[in-house]
Amino acid sequence: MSGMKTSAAAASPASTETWALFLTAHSVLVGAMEKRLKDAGLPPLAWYDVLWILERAPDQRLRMSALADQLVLTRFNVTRLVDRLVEAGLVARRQTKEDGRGFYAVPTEKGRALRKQMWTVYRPAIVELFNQHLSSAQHADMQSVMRRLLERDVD
Amino acid sequence: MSGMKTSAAAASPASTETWALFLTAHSVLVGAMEKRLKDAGLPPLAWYDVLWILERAPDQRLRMSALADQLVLTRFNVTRLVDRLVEAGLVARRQTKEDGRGFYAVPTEKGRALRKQMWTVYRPAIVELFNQHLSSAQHADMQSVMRRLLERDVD
DNA sequence: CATATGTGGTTGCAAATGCAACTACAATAT
DNA sequence: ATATTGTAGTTGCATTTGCAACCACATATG
Repeated sequence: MSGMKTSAAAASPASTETWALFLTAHSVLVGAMEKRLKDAGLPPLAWYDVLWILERAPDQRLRMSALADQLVLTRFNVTRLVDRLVEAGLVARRQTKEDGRGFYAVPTEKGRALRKQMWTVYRPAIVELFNQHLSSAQHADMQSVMRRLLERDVD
Repeated sequence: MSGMKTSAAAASPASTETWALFLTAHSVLVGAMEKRLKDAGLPPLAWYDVLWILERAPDQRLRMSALADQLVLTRFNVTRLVDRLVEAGLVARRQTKEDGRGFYAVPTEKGRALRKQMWTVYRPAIVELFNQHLSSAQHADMQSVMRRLLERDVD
């Protein structure tokens, strides 16, 4: 990173090294986790996210756009992602009564089972590749930093 | 996250909340940065990365696979990414003398100029959306954490 | 109500990604 | 030299993503 003369008034630490490391760590770690899932013959992380978000949701269901928001994905990409999960029998689409346009996505029994199975691979990967390398204090601090970043988020 | 009984021996902090926040922060922040570039009529982050990595490289050039490693991308994806930059006149491909199979990617003058221009959008975005929200100590700590994560990386 | 305007969600098409097969050259062995 | 195996990089094809246009229903306006 950097590459412009580090002129005048520096922002906090002016270097963009932290950001660069953040990006690299993300790619490497997500890549490694995806690989483990695939090697175990399991679907990608995105499927896990959908299933888990739905399971946690009130009444185990969520409108397409609410799901999109939580996934941090565009609506149309969620349409397709859900299409695939539906086709695989992991999620069902149910029309809402309140709004004739809306749909709920709901995990099926098979979907819940698959999520659990994915978790047996995903969780150890998180622990081994990520959690393990942070002290308790670092976990806490990192969480508070991330939350702060997300407050002022979007734009 | 979570979703399995938090059985026996917990790893550092056993929760996967930090990881979840890390993923979300990444999506949100990268999304916001990409948006700023696009709104400014500039190419995506990936192009910046290629150009900057090449500029920094010894002799301002890098073999395709070395570039792939630094970008944390697969070789064939780098082939195509570079194709696009070449087509846009930002990078040139030069056959190596040492090895008849190899190619160097080299930024053109236009490529260096574009990178600089992108930086005028990208840098303020990093500062505003990321740097600003971390204290110096947090920057330092975060860097050391990320570096540790990257040591034991791949698998 | 009839019409305009907004919103939830999907779809067609173009661009980007992932993977396996492949080409061209290198290195090693016979 | 000749065949064998390895490595750098690209390409064809299938899947996924991004975006604009679009359909269906809902809400507001006159």
